[in-house]
Amino acid sequence: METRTVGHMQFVLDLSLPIYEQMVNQIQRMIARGEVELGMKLPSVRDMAVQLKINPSTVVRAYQELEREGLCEKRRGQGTFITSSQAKVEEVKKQLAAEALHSFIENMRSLGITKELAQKWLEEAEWE
Amino acid sequence: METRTVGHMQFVLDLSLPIYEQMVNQIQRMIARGEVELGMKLPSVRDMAVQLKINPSTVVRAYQELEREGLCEKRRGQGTFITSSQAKVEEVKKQLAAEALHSFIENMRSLGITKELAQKWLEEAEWE
Amino acid sequence: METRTVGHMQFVLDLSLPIYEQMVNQIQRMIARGEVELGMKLPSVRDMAVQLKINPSTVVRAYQELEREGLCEKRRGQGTFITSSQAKVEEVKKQLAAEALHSFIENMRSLGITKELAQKWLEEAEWE
Amino acid sequence: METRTVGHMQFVLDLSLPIYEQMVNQIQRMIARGEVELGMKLPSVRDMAVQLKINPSTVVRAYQELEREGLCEKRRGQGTFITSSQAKVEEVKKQLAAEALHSFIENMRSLGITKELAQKWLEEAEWE
DNA sequence: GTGGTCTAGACCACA
DNA sequence: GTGGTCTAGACCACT
Repeated sequence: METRTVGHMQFVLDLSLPIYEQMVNQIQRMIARGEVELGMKLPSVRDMAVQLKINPSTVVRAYQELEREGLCEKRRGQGTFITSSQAKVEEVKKQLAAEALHSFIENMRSLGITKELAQKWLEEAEWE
Repeated sequence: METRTVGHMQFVLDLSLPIYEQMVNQIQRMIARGEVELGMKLPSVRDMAVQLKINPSTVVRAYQELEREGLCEKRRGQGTFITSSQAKVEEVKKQLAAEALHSFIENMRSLGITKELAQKWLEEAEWE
Repeated sequence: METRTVGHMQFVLDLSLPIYEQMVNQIQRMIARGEVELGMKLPSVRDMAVQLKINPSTVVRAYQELEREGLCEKRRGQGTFITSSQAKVEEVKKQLAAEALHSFIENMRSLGITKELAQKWLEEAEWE
Repeated sequence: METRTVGHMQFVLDLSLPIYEQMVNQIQRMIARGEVELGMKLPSVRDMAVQLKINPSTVVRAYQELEREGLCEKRRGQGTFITSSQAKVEEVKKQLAAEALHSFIENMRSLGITKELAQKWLEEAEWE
């Protein structure tokens, strides 16, 4: 579990989980939270790799995933950029939130917990 | 995605996750939901393997994991049994529920979603 | 972990360890502590099995082990008896104690713990 | 009873105990004695298996056990490393020593041996 | 290259 | 019969 900063972006990496996946998740979420500017250039693969002390091919894979989802785009010779489409960002955000909600419900239901109880727990929970 | 029945237990196995992990999850949840009797004998490693069409050592691994958590116990020459301790079951259930809640909150927060919105979505969601 | 009593003998059995071994150990120690009379008849295999709720062949194996060590002897048609030889009892007791001491020392040494420290811990330890 | 050396580590393996267990014990103790550097990379599963002439999955099991205790950590694609936490090492060392002490005392007490006698024997014993 | 999982099949200890 | 261990070898995901 390590925290590293690249440009304005801060990453928390746990080497026991797929690193490229953690990068994808964290970049998705920085975009969703509006923490990074749309259309912005991402650090180069090389910079990212050096500063996160990881293998460049791991960064490549993360960028590819983000591109596949439409959150990023590669421009030959220039680098990888965050999408400029606010609509795309909203779409991904909605989808991630829906997945989280669905998986929460499935988890609770499979444990035999009622909706009412789950709601109560959520209400009582600290959010920050 | 295949559904198979062993005794009174029904399993849904796919290839997206380790089989032993799916077994552990599903057995945990059957116990948590009170679908299987406490103290009951689980199918023998061999029976389980034959009926799920998987390798015996995969079953062994799942049973070991359940034993490590205290949900099962092995009796020499007799087989593997579900714990008789209702308290242990509650403990594990609470823990799994707490994990689900925590991960839901983390997911939502990291997407910049407010507690109020999350609660609204949960309220509106179908539970069954 | 269950406690069961047969005649004057009390056993603590943990079904996750070899039962015959636990029986041997506990009978050896009852004899060493002078808790059972020398020359006494042990419960029959059948009685022992019924009262401990274990398989008769397990009792047979335990009695065989004790016979092999010379702590017990089988008399055809009469049953199994504890040795009458105080010398034999002392011999086994010495051997078990020597083994315990040796294994303690090996354990501590392999952890890099000095004799002085081990002695200090032993001195500080509760005995009862 | 065979002695094999892998890197700076020397193993003594016999057939009286599970191999993975012997490996765990011996690696724990090398770490406790300070014989291996904290944070060091352990030999890869394959190397270890080849040099100890055992099956890779046996090594995997030993490494998993050490990871579960917190003495080792796996880094994706890089290998298995000994923890860098001196505190963790001390914790495990203390626990192993406590277990050894406890089992020694239990053994002696169950034989009806007094604390004074046990102390005398320990004092008289060769440590090296 | 690393570890993770799974299979098939053997042999053993225990009850 | 039960579970426990080990082997040999395959395939996969990750770096």
